[in-house]
Amino acid sequence: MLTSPLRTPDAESADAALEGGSQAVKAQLRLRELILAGHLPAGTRIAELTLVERLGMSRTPIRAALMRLGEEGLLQALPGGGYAVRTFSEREVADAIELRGTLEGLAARLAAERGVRPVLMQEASACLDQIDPLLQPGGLDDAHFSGYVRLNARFHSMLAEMAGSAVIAREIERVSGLPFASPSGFVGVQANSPDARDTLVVAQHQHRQVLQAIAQREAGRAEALMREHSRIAHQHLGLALKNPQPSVMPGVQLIRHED
Amino acid sequence: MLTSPLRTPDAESADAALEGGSQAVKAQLRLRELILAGHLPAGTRIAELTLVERLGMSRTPIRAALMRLGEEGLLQALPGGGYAVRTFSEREVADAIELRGTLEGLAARLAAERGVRPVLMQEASACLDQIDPLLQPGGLDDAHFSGYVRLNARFHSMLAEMAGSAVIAREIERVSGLPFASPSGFVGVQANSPDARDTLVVAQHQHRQVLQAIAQREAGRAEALMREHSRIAHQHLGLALKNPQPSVMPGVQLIRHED
DNA sequence: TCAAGATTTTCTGTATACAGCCATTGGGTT
DNA sequence: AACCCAATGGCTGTATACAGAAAATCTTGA
Repeated sequence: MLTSPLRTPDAESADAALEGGSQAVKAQLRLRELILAGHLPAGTRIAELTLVERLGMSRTPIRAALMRLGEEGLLQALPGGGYAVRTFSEREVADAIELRGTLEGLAARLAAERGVRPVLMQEASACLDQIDPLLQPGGLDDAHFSGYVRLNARFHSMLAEMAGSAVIAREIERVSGLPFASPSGFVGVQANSPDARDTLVVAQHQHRQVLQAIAQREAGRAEALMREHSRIAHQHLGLALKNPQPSVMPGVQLIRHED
Repeated sequence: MLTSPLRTPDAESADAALEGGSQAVKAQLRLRELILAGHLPAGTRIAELTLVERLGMSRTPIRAALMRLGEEGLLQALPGGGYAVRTFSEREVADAIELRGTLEGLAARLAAERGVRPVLMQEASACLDQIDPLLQPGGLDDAHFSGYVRLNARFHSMLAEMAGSAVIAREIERVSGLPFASPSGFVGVQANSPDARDTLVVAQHQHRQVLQAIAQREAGRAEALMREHSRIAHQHLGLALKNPQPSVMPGVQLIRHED
């Protein structure tokens, strides 16, 4: 690899944290960070050469990353060529959540109809068991929260797997890529709310019910439960819009309020 | 643009047919054709240089096309780098159809809940009216069939639009990109079947009922109807697997029978 | 004859040069 | 002063050179 002499010092250090992947993968990860952190202007074209400076690599991997993020939906392909950071109307965000709920509902239904390997069910159940202690009354600090976010993401990921369909798992993964559509995306917005724990308790109850419905092969119920479960994200969305905190919710600034 | 001296004659002429887009777009379209026609070996890595020869352009637009088709799901990214034509198990194909049905059901439900601009409803209705004469008893030749395919695709596309959500329309478009998941993908497989007309009559009835449900704001019914509608594709899938005709169904050879 | 290692070849990932296009700006005209 | 045209700058799309890695082939030993 030819190391460009144009690399900025901070680009060097940031690379170190992301060691391992190819340049293109690094570019994709760092670009996503930049977008979600709001470090790139929304709406206007982002020049590839500015990214060359910022990321310290040539245009080739950067263009690849731009294309990928364009496909992913975080970037918008401009008519004249190039890409711009995409913004979302409140309605679009709500639609993305609805979309995820529907897809997860489909996954739950198929899992129930087809049956799930016992190991997978046990793993999922164990995952939920790990969440329980985090919800003990009184102990809801930051560490518990990030733990919840991690386990929650894991559970949802396993649920996608339970349908036994690469096509569907892939699609759920895709939709969850949009930060606000992610199952854990909005969890942080009510971290300091007095009702924070209660919401998570309800969510955890729904998790358990879904697992039960799948185990008992109650397909319709499993689907309905996952759809209902996604409505918690809708509630969170409402809270996030009233009181936007980019620190706790990456990507909020991508939501348009006008409309 | 620099015209490479390596261009093969047939690449020249084929380009002429696809005049208009950029090289990358041309590459994407022609590559998709090659894949669906089965002109590329499935499973093994496709070397970029062979595509350079075949398509008569440099590696850059070809790599872009490969990435796009990889995101789309027609190609599979290999661990060691590069891409291979992806094959699908029968189950995956069924899942893709189920997925489309679910998404179209979501679109129909949202359309019913939110209401649709009258112009759009009228357009959709007019589209269905255009299908009717094609289904007259006796007159089901090839021209009628391709007309049906076109109008059917148009109707489904308008339905995606009716939800009023770019996010959802985009996703439906995406899933329909897989040839067997497309609303019109399997229509041809029973063209010569004696029941051909009857199936289309049923489909047309469902089209009308969905539109009516949306107009009357019956969201649940609209959703259920679209899901049911997608089951016709499942029937077609069964037929196609019993009697594979690549000529009438592009991409059948991508379906694995083993499993 | 088969297997394991070394060598060569081929391929992908990356960097960079080039050309056309779009936008913006400056000057000229009405 | 306002508007239109032209020139210029920057930017994207494309082609190509290069290096590292993986695969294929050849060679050598048991």
